[in-house]
Amino acid sequence: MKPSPDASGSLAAVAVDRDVEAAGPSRKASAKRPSKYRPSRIREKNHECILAAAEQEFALQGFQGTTIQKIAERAGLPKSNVLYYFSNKQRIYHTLFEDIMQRWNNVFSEIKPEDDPAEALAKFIRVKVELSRTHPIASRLFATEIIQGAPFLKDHLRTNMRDWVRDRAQVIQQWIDAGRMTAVDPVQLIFLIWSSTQHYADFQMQILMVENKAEYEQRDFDHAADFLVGVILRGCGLVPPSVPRA
Amino acid sequence: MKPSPDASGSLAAVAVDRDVEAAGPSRKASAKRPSKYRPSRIREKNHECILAAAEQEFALQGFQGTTIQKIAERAGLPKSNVLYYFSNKQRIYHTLFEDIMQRWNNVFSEIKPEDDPAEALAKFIRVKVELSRTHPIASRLFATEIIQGAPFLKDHLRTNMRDWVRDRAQVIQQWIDAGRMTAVDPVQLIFLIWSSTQHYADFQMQILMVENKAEYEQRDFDHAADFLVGVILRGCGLVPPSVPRA
DNA sequence: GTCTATAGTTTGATAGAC
DNA sequence: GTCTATCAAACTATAGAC
Repeated sequence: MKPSPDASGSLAAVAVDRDVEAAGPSRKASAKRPSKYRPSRIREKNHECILAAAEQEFALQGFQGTTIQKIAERAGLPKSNVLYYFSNKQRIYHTLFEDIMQRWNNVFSEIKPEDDPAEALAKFIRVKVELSRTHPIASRLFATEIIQGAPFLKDHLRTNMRDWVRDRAQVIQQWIDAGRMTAVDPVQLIFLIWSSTQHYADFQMQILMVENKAEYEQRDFDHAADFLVGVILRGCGLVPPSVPRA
Repeated sequence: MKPSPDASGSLAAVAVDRDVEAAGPSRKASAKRPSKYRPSRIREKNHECILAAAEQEFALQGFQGTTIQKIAERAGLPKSNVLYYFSNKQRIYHTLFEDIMQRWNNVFSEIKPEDDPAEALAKFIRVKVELSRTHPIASRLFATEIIQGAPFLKDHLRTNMRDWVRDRAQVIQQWIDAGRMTAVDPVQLIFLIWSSTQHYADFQMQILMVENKAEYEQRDFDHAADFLVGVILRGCGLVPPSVPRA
């Protein structure tokens, strides 16, 4: 869990240079070889391609259903190269979730008892909807993992995520105790926000088919976020901030 | 889509006698052979076992990730027997969804413009939560299919389910037009109820880990349903029916 | 660093003995 | 109706040529 120096917002780019411990110590030799372009560039690029391809395949077929062959084809590489960068299938899967959970943690800022409940919850909902829009595949990958019983993420759920929920729930409870919002179960409220926002990524196909659309656009996500902020904040006894409605 | 005479509430029992067209016309001969116990009994029982086992496996691993071998092991039958009852893997998968969609249709009654909005929505939420409690595996199987892009259910989504949503949304819109509830997007409201209720089946593992519980019990589902009814009805400007709260 | 060849399993599905 | 034997194909992973 070393902090990696990623300033990129790209999906796969975050995960570069995670599997280099097997490559040996010769890393600073790049300046000594002018004829070759830096090999780490190729390495990074292939890393990216493989992880992006793997994310799609794993999200579509699950862990067991995904073959290294398919990942290689989608990445445009020979199958052997995939196994050169990642020693086996599990390692690819693990690397993906390290990145996803790290990004997840980075996105969600703290909430404090002195914050305005309406503002804080609205921001939480909007950030989650935005995450569904920008990283739908990661969301589906996470969902598949949980549906299948979280064989790889169980530990993370019962440690990091439990603490995360407990902290937020405590703040919400303080808002309730201070009479600043309706008394609702804070943990259930977090579940409600999770489920309703993730739905736009995980069940996108159902939404598209039912709404008879080819793809979900920015304005559709904005509309969904406005709806959710309105209903949930009203459901918590919080006056929603002025929401433009057609 | 022939209506089958099932009065059973069991998961797999609904699907019995779906694959018999390959068995030949000799069905009423049971009375003529007193020495043998009726063969259709064995057939039914094995059908049930295979479908129940397949539901678990497909929900856990997806279509590609599931092997006939695993289904057979869980059903306690040799692999060849599974392929005797169902000619191939796709046929098992299709049969499961025929049953699931049929049960889904049977459970959800119509809503009418003259109904009370609060009562109707509360009932809808509670029925869906109850479905998550009684049929979690079917819910996860459905979720997996949608997440993977609904390769088998796409047609159903864009016909039956689209009509279903359109009808309900129209009624909700009439409630809004009559000033009986807050103006919210009816289709989004249906999505919200779907996602928030299914969450208790699909993401059960996450909920259990976060709440530090071994299993979700009846009272937990009741609590979740109470919470959802409270927040969503309040979010729609409907006074919730008196909900007992600890 | 890249890629071919292949070992060693496991898969979906079939044929046929009982 | 049940089950053993088996096939061709596809899979993960490794060894080693270039």
